[in-house]
Amino acid sequence: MGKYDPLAYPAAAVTVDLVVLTIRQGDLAVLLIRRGVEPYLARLALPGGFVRPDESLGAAAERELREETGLDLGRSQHGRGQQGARRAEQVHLEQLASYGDPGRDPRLHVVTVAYLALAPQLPAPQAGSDAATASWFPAEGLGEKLAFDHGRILADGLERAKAKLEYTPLATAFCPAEFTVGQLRLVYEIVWGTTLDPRNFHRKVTGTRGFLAPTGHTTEGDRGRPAQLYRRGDADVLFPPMLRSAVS
Amino acid sequence: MGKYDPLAYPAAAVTVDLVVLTIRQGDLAVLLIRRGVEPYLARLALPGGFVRPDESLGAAAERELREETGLDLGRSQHGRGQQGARRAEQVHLEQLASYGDPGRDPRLHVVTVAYLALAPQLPAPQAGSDAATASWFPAEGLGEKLAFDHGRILADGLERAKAKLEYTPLATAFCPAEFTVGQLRLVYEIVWGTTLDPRNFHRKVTGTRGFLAPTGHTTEGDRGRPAQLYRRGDADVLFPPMLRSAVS
DNA sequence: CCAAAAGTGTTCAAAGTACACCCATGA
DNA sequence: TCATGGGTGTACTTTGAACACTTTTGG
Repeated sequence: MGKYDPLAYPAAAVTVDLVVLTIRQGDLAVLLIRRGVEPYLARLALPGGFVRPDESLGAAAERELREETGLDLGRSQHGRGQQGARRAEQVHLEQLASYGDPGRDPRLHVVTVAYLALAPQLPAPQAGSDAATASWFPAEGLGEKLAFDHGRILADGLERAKAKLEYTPLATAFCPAEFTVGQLRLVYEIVWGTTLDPRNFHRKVTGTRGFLAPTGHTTEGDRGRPAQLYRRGDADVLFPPMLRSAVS
Repeated sequence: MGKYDPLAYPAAAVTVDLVVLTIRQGDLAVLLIRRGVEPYLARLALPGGFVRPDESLGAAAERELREETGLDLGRSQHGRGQQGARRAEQVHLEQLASYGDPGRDPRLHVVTVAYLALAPQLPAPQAGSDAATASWFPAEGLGEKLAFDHGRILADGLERAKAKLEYTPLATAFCPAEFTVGQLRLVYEIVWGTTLDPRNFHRKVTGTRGFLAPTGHTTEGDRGRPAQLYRRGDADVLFPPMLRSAVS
């Protein structure tokens, strides 16, 4: 940082791309758009867009998330009222990684900062703005169908999500504000693609300090015995962690 | 990615910054440079530099690492011979995170992709190129002495390193190619700032599949009983993981 | 009644913890 | 000889895994 004049140095374009995951119909789903312009016309891609000047990376990711899904994290006010934007405090958004291979965009050198978002089940994406062509697809097995290097980014996002279920209470981000132990177990089973013993799972999550906070409410009207409803607790890491069984 | 003309869109400058950690004199140390230009003239900062056009992020990080430390990962050939560059296959380099708050550089919008490097004990940084002013500092307790947002980046790097010692064989990156169980234990103790029971540590690391590969060699000339020498094994994750005891 | 999901108890195996003890070298 | 670090054995505790069993609802 002394050899080059920064103001003269060839700059790159910076974008954010979102890996938005949710659970729909018993399956892990990712939000994709059908591209309407070259390159990769008509191919599926992760939603995303350019980072504006005077906008932080996180703010850009929040803005794209709002534009694509109507979800508002409720943290930052950008001056404008949030007409029609649903609040969803429990949506989780974190930075995933950055990708900047030359040639990943044939037009110019684009460095993209990928973000991972986990959300409870959402209605079909709202029409309007960029989201008109966005919809949900099964997250696994998309192979190389995605534009740019988005297949790689999606794979990294899935891996991150699977890993963080082990040692953080992140699975709750896929659940509504109040949820049962059974719903939570389903999240683990779907994301990990395994089955878990309901009895041991129950004991484990209710016994891990800070994972769950009882609400005192119970479900009613389902079949089977009514279940306790919980909210997410205040822990950021789980100890001891949940385990994807040693022998996979 | 349809609302803006990418070729016209205001671009940002992209840099890589390195958090290079090693162990020196029983302490965790980070490589810092004394800035010779404004802004933050004469302040300490992480080494780094601009990503060149047609260069991937990882390649830029490797290049900066080579320029600052003389270490060559030996993976990528950039056409030029590596005159004088020491090979160090066991140096570890991974992407850490990206930082792009507006105003983090007062000159223009700079997005930096931080990388984390772990290296065995190195001689004092070699003179030449950018590294003339680079030297090692104790990694903890630098507080807000660093330029830009580098204090935050360093903190994130330390946290990543501490966490990855738990579930990966990364501690071996701080050791020479062949090392003893005692040396490895010292790495854990220094990075975590704890003490570990030598007997149980020995049993644990030698019993974890893929962590260590025996060489058949032993140390000699030290005081105490000669120790077996090991190389890093072939596992990428440790199961079961090493534990920073539940009660810190 | 039965089916289904919630939740508890019990038993066994695996892993972590504490620490006594022996081994092989240098001084 | 002692000091020093390497390495093993063993007893105890904690955690996980398997699964029998009870509870509470809907049909």
